[in-house]
Amino acid sequence: MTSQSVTKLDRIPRRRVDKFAERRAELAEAALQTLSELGYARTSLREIAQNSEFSHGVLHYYFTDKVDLILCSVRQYKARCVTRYDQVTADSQSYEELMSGFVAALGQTLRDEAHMHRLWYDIRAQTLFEAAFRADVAELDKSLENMIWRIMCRFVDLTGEPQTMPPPVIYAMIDGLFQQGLLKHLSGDAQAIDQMQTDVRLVLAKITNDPAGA
Amino acid sequence: MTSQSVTKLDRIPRRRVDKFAERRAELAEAALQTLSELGYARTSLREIAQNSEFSHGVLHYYFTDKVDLILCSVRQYKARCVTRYDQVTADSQSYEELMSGFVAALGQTLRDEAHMHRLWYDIRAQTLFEAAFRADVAELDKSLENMIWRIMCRFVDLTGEPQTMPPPVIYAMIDGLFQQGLLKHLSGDAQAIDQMQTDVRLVLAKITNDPAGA
DNA sequence: AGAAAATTTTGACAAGTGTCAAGATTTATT
DNA sequence: AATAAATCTTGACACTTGTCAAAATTTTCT
Repeated sequence: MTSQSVTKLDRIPRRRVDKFAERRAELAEAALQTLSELGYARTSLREIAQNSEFSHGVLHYYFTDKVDLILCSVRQYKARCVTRYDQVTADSQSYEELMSGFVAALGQTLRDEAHMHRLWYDIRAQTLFEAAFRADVAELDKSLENMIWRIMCRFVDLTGEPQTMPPPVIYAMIDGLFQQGLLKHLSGDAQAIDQMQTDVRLVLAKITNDPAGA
Repeated sequence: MTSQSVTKLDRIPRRRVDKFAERRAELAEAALQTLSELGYARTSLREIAQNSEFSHGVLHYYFTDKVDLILCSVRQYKARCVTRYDQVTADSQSYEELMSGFVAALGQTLRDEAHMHRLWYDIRAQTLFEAAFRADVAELDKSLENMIWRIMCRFVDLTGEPQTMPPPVIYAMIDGLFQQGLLKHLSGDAQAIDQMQTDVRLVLAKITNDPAGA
């Protein structure tokens, strides 16, 4: 936002911008918290403000409107999400290690971040109606697809077997399995996580031409 | 509501019940129309009433509350959905015929019923927050799973190859692909339908050990 | 320290929400 | 045709919503 020239007066406005951006992030965080708890349909600006340390009016000082705030939240959510499995990808030195690591991480996500992920599916469903969210949601979806693809590429590295399916297909399948798992998990199904892990393992084995499987 | 005894006066109350149920169905239809147009978050009872030929007050004569109305709508939607591909299953006499028929039907659904299906995904996302919808949504999801499973069984009939994956996994994958296709389609991607059809074909070929593929 | 700017709170607004009850209207029954 | 029952409309209620502007407060700069 601020220009890179003007050395003399630059430091002051930059502090301003930083602080402004920081508060925006802080409020976006409160919005994420609220949205993940109540869902899009029941989340109001006043409720978001109550999950922050400010009053409701401040939201219009930092955001032009509700859509602006939610988009900011989604982008913030994204930043945390899209590198979630990269450590596993980097660390694994064998097919089984990668498979176990990924499936374990998926299960941990389902267990620990169920509320955040239900928000993601909610927002994505809103996108089917509200065009304002489309660009950001599409970008996030693409980033998640890339994240899954990086894992598949690592499988290729480790097995020597070529890819059998394009990135969007693999992502859609994994995502579908995760979504079903999330629904069952939140509905109180104690086996939902285990089941999801077994399912993903089965599908990936099929896709990667698992040396051990069949 | 009405007792099953009392043969003499039974016919009259039964007419009542029928008429009552008919109007419920009529209003549920208006609700479906509204929900598929606006989404859950922006659908109000007054808006639903305006999509019917009645005033808003009548909704509380036929439904105890908003949740009751929406559940009734979802059940009505289900009845139409769960047999959608059975004709293809019954008619097809070869692997390729079944594959083409199913994929064509999927594409037609995406083209013609995009609005109804976005409502389905919206409601399912609400279920992640609102426990009241869970039982009905789970039942509908199960019915859709069964519908896909019937197709897979027909593949087994035609190829002699055994099933390679359990019903929930196959359903989750197809559903994931359909969902991505719907999002792209509604975002204006003209190739979304073709792409989705290609993708489903690829996955099914892999799953069914397609004699022609590989 | 005092002036200026940035930030936050408060309170209000118009519009919309689900719900309900009283009354008007239609339909059925005797 | 008159009475009773069912159905529908109207209008209201208490409450919530996003938005905004004026005032109070805090921070920053000279």
